[in-house]
Amino acid sequence: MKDIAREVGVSVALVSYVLNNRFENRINKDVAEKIRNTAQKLQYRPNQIAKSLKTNKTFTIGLIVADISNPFSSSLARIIEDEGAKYGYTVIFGSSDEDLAKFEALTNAFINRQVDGLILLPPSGSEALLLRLKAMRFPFVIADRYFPKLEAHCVNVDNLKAAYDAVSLFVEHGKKAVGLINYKTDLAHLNDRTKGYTQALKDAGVSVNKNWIRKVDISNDPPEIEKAVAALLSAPSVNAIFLHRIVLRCML
Amino acid sequence: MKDIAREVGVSVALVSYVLNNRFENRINKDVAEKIRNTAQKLQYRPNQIAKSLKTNKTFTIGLIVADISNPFSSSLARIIEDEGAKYGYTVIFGSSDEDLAKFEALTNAFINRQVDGLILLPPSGSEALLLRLKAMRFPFVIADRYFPKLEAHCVNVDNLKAAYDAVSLFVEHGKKAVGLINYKTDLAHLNDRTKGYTQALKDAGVSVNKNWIRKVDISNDPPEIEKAVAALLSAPSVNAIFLHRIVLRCML
DNA sequence: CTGAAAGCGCTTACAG
DNA sequence: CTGAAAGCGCTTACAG
Repeated sequence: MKDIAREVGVSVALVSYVLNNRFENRINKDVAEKIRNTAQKLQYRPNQIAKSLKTNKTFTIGLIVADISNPFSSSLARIIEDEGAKYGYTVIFGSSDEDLAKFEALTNAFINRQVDGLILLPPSGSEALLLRLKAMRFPFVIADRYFPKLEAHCVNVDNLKAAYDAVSLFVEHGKKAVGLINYKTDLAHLNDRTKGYTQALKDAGVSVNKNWIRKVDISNDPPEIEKAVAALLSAPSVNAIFLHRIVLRCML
Repeated sequence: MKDIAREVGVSVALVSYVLNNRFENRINKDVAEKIRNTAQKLQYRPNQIAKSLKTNKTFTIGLIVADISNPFSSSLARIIEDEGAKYGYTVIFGSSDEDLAKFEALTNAFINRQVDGLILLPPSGSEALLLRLKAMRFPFVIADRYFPKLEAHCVNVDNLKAAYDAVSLFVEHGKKAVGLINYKTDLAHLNDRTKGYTQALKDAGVSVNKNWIRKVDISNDPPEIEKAVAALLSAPSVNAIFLHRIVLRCML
């Protein structure tokens, strides 16, 4: 900008104004034209870093997913990225791998990079951290999950209702002995599925056999689920399984 | 930093020094300790933007792949990201979708964001742009592809040799009438495959029937390839097909 | 219609 | 051992 100003013989301020299309009505057309031309000639590229330092905006948003190798995460990331791009935002990613420490480290790294906001899929145990974020008024929204005691912006699916509907569908089709495979977790959105399942059966007048419910270790996902499926299939009374894991479609 | 300096009663410079662990040997241990403590207390977070403006380093690298929805791109991106993270770098992505204009726009956007360097999978026709990058001494490395007339850092696989070896394997197993499906393109790395294919058959004393070679439109990939496969399969003489497209494994 | 100047939050020669 | 000061490349009240 200094070079342009010198070449055209105006102030840096004026260069800034015309290159940002500000006060267009009260700037001399010819001067503006000349500034634009020399900017072109000198191959001027605005330094976004300097701009950010001044304006306090980086047009960057940080996204922390739970496990990037999960197709759910990657397609989510892709969509958020595309949507952000529409508004001129870059989104930078991180994967917490459901690990609290990693989640915290990523959050801090993103904040230090001055992201304008955070989209978070927080692992269990991260309430305190989120509370701190809230206290410092750092903009964030939670996706996919939620914490019942934490008031925050979030976008979720109604897991309880979804599970309720799925299980009810089984019942309508005469499958009343429905097995459930869920994760051993304290993430509310996952436990909501168990609630929906239980409620649906209850409403259908089916008394749930507790052997029908299998909770598997989330960190050892495919093999554990495979075992659980086998166990349920060999349980004589079960005639349907409610299992919510996209990746496993192929397995069944 | 100003707040810390005021609180401890030292200069901002000193705060900067101790927080960056510089001149450790000649700074008063007690003062350093006190600075670190108040930094902690005040929940100091370094502003990376300001740091970058001064140091001219963002520890960010830009990666432009050809088509992010292609598993090749996404796994590449994942690996580069992980590798970058080891060295404290964030990598930000973009997908050119093999489009020159989009490629140029992304390149500019990344440069304006002051990435420290670029990793590029350039679309055909991008030589001029790359030349400009080179002329302005902007650091970049080309991956996966190359332009014969452009000298630049790049990491590639030897497509010619790979195709040669693959086709030779067919020949060794008695399949001498090998069909080839390749893209209609002027990307050298892809045409190298045709060269390797041709050379392998030539070296085996097989005279290539030109009906064996099918070139399909890259932008209409799956259906076109499907057609080409069908065409080759119905050609009576062909007894093997060299087809280089990971995604299609399932199709055959 | 245009410019001088302060300032964003840091780093870094330089001086003492 | 420590600090005053300049400067990175911008933006933006403010004055004229």
